[in-house]
Amino acid sequence: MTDTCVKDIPAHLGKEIRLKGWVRNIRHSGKLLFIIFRDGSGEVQAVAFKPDLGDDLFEQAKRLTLESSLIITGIPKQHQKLTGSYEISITGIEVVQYADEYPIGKKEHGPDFLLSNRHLWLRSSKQWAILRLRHAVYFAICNYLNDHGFFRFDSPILTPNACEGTTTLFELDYFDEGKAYLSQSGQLYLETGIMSLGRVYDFGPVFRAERSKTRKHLTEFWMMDAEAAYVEHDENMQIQEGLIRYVIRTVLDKCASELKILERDTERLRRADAPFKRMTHAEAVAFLQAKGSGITRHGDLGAQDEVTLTADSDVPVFVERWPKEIKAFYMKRDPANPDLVLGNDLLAPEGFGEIIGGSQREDDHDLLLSRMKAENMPIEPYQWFLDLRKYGSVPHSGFGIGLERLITWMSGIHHIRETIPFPRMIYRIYP
RNA sequence: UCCGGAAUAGCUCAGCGGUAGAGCGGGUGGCUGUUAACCACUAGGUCGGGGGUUCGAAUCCCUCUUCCGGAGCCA
Repeated sequence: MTDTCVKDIPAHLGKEIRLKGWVRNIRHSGKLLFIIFRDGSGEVQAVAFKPDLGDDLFEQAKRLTLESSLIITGIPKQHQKLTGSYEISITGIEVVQYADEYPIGKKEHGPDFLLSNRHLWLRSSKQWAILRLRHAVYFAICNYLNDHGFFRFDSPILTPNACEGTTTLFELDYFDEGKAYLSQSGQLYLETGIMSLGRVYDFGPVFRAERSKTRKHLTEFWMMDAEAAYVEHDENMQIQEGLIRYVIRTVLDKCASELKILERDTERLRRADAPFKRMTHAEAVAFLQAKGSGITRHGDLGAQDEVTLTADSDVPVFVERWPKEIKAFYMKRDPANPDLVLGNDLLAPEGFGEIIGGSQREDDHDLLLSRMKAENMPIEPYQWFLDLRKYGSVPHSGFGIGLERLITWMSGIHHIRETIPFPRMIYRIYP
């Protein structure tokens, strides 16, 4: 007898194996009993026939409840009814624990109930698929960056100041040093890293205390920030495009069964792996105004604008060269037009919205200082950041990816809250 | 923060002025191929809290609480 797991069943057909896992569902009809068994690697139907198993074991098995933990031995064979799938003929059952009445039933539940039971909801097949997709997306991003000369550079989560002045921060007391804040982005710290390592990235939780209440927002989410020395605006966008297209290919290649569970239209994903569209902010505004949007020449894109811009596009859309008033202080001015900055957003198709924000950074000390003063920023806390422009300043660029936004798009699910094990939202911190 | 909506059995919902309902889940029994299995029986409720209108309120009105959807902000 061999210990194995569900995903490796095809290698053991006809030979007795042992599997350790849980009951997803159970049905019985007199002398026959069907257990939908799962073990983390996948799920399989296990069948027990009373005369074969014996009365005692069969009665033990009949008492199994949803999510009971158990170890089964049995012989895997072709499924009697479903071609191409397998089932286990049970030869033995060891109940590890009879589960109490499981709160999550077989019928539909509302989001509030499911989120209150998130610790259990994570076991259901759709959530299982999303968690595995998250794993694939996370490591695809890391692999691509590792292969393109980027070094992991972990920026701090406890910070003395905001990286971007306007948004709201989670504040806490920091011993005798006054207030500290949970990081909104490691970007400014990453800029120090490139002066040592050339190309760097971080990947960790960031925090936004905005009272956002939409399906695209979390108060705690995972962001990958990348930064590269001697990379300018155009090359910055090329890196972003290469990375996203690599993630698409990886997901299609490694997560076929997960995407099927999620009922994702994989053809739409496949078509997104092609050269991305590019337009300037001014072009986007003209296009949107022609479509009836109320956006102004110096305005930011609204939620509907993002949908309109990508509605007819198979591929993600870059919007670049933004009015400086609506973008962060550290973005480099456009040499061709001092009213603009060399920033870009990347909008996912199918209405999934912004997944990347990036820019070339202002590398001139005096221009950066004047931008900070114009925005009434305190200078002293950012002296270290200004120092970077005094000691060997170079042109450099970077971008940040919202991991959960990217997963939402890849998986095609409706709400971002399902893309992270324990979503933190304005009205939810349990469990 | 603003604009909508919702709250009835453990869960998902119906009932919208006249005796509180269904499906799932639970319990008991039946069934040798089930696919959110099925069939029979059964237990389960201060209709979110408070106040009002009415002969009579789950139902109409006010208020509070909680949640959902959207906007803005952003990834």
